Amino acid sequence: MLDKAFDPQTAEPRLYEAWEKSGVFKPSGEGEPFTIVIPPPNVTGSLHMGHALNNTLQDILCRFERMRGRKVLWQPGTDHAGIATQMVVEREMAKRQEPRRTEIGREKFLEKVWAWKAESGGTIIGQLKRLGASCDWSRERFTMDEGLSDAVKKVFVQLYREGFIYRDKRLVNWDPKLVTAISDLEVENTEVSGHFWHFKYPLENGETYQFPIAYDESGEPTEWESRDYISIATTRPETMLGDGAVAVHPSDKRYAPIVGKKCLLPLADRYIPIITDEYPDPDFGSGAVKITGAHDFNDYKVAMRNNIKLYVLMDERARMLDADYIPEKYRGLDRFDARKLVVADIEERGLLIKVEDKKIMQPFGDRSNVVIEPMLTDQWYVDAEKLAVKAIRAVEDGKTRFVPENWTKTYYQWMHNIEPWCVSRQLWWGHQIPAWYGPDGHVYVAETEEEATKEAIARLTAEGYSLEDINNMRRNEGGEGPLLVRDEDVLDTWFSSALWPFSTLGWPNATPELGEHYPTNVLVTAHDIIFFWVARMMMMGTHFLKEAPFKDVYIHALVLDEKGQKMSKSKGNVIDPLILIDKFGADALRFTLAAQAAQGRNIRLSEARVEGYRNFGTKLWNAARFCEMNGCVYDAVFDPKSAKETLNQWIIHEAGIAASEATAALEAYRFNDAAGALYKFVWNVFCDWHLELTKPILLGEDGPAKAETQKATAWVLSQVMKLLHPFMPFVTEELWRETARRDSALVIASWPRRDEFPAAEKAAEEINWVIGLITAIRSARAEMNVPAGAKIPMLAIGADAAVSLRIDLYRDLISRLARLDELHLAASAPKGAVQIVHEGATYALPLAGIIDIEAEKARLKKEIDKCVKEIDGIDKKMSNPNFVDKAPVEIVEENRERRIAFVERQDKLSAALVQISQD
RNA sequence: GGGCGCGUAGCUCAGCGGUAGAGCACUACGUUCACACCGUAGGGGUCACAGGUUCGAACCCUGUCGCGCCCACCA
Repeated sequence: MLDKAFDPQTAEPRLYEAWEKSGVFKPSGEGEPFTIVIPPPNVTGSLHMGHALNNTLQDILCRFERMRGRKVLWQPGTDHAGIATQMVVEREMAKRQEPRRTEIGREKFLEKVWAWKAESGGTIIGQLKRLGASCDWSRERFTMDEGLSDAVKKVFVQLYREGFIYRDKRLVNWDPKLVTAISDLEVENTEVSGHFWHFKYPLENGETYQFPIAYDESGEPTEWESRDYISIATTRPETMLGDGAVAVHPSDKRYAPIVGKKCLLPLADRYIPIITDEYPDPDFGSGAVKITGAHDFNDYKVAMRNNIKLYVLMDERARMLDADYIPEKYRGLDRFDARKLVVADIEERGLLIKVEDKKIMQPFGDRSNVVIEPMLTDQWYVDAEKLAVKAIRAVEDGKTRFVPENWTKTYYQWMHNIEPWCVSRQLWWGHQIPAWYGPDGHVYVAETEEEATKEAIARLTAEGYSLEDINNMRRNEGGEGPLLVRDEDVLDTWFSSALWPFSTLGWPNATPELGEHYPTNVLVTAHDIIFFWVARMMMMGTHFLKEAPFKDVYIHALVLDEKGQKMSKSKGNVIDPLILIDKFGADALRFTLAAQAAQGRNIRLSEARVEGYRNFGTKLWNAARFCEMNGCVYDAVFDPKSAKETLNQWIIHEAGIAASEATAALEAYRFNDAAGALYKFVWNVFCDWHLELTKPILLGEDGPAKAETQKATAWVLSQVMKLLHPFMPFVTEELWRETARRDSALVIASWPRRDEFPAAEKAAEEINWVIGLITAIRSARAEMNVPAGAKIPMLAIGADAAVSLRIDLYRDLISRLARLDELHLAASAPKGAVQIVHEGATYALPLAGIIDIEAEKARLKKEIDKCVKEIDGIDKKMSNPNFVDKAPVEIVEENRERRIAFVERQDKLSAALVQISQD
């Protein structure tokens, strides 16, 4: 006997454990493989709403395909998340007032991170299990596992040898707080209010020129002033100390007289040239731009083009350097303090023209949230432009498809404008770059130090060194220490993530998994990591496996709060999925997310919605209880095609429609449509009508009709459990086991196929007639204020043979559900009766003396008005010759039929109105 | 500056050429033996605006207004 309600708190963990133990999440069977690799959550992470949605959708697909007999592998794992994890551990250390990482050294620090990972890294895995994720946990991977690390090394070395990876000194986005380089993608440009300072740079030797200050209509200058300076403007005054030139546009006549001359760089007291370059916009500011090649990406390009010297101003923490070209007073200052001082000093010298308030775009580190400083450093780069070629082609050729399709454009746009990818990070937690430097400064890239050393020895030997010379270069006496020094940097976390679809399957080894499960079927992710991750997996996959890593990329919504705002800790509007799971169960949360996962739209999550779908689960539970109480026991040998009762044929038919809708929707990643179709069927068809309609039979005497109805109802309920299982795995599994004491789990039951549901159009028509009539009677009763509990008689007026037959067949049903105590045929309606028109027949509720005649007249008039409106609309269409000529015949025919039906209805209603008026 | 998307019932959203829909909220009624996490009935919308295409437009096209998001070097 089922309990009064499903208790997710106790049942969910129990059911999950049973699944996991039985090994049903492992790929099995001979079916066509179906593969998804999980977007690996950060080990530092805990489950947020985005994860909940992302993994619910993946789980729905996996469970769906598993039930369809596919050999499903949902490959799980976590990401080492270099910066994030290192930050977390450092914060913990600080909290415990332990020595800093720089004090304990690299090795000790890494031990601590590993220890932390061992202790806390499993949190999110446990949370995914609570959600019901059917991953094959026996295959769980971590991006810093041995195997995955080998893959990283191999990829790095091979890309280096093929010329796709190189080391270069150039301007890079530098995070002065985290003290590392970061990639373009890790920079967030944010608009902030800043200032625009206008400075005078005096010309060398007191030189002057005529600068136009007024123009006529044709744009010719009419007035000039004599200037002994050039005016520049900047949002970052402190960088002026590193200016190497002032640039103007070659077409800018105003500055033509002084191009090629020099001006004084104030404070630094250096002379810098005035040059021309295409970069300055004559219409912006003064038209003259200070060129600080070492601290601005645009200026860097100008400097490179024009051979302008670069002056590096800051150290790794963005403090002014101790360099001879920087005046002493600024050395050691933080860049923002230096800025204040520079402005003050410029003003003091009378060189400050003006200060404007200005909105400026400022780059911030996405992790550290400090202003990013362009810095000239040595870093490792991936030539993304070259790698992108095949990745772009895979999408162009339709090998990989974005769903919804419009993300294709976003992908192309970024891929076509891709910049070199800076992959080195000055961190400790991550994959240390497999590069070693020799005593001669030469770099050796190899998978092992041994190999690199061999190469170095060969190279040095070729240069004429003897073995003894070489051994003397080793880093300790006796010639036994290491010859090479390893690069200290680690790789960008996304470098290893980029290999995820094949590294997790065992690559570079030719494992059976790799052969079977690569390329994967679909990647499920949100749009915010298309560039970070999807694009890079595409590049690595097409390069190393010669095939794109997935057939489909399904881009799902972002989960926002009720007001449509992004959830963030700082805003305090975060809804914790685990709290919702505690409160309503994982099934409710999952169904909510699926039901709202319409393509191309974000999800606004509200608790009320989750509660609503929890209620849906309860509804299902109670439907099952009803079945149980009424002897509807699942019978494995019941054949739906054998059903003789119209009611049973009908519900099987309807279930078939719902099943094919859900199947088609899931195949098209239309999760909301699938969830909606099932919700509607279960609640509004199965529960509201089928179960109600079966009551007279099930509560009646035993007989073949009752026996068949019990089996058919149990069978439909079983199909429902299967269909809902991908969405609500827990409650359905529990019911599956409880209601039939089955030993085989629902999780591996077979997905309902269309051909299992015999179509029954005639039965559907008949039952829909019954439903329509009951609804019409209820509606009239309610409108006429007949007490809900009162049983009243009803007469079918002048019914034809067909209607009479149906009345006979369904008398009990109609009477019960419409609360009638009598239902028979009559030639005409008695006086003062409420008359109902349904599908061309009239029914009378003889309520003379009880009903309000005026109210009844009003009700009939309202109905007639509706008919008139419909008929007018149709007439308007039909009287348009173009419509009859050009519209498809079916449409015209449909309108003609609808008109006939409405006219008939109107006639009957009018007759009723006439009669009641005369009574 | 470029790209993507959105404006449909009080709220959140489906629908994307042929009879305007759902959930929640709201109103009235209901202790019918599965379920009040329920049932029955009901109210509520010039589908942002203006043009165009079409026999026919919420849906396709163009423009306008409003609102998001992403990318971009204006010092």
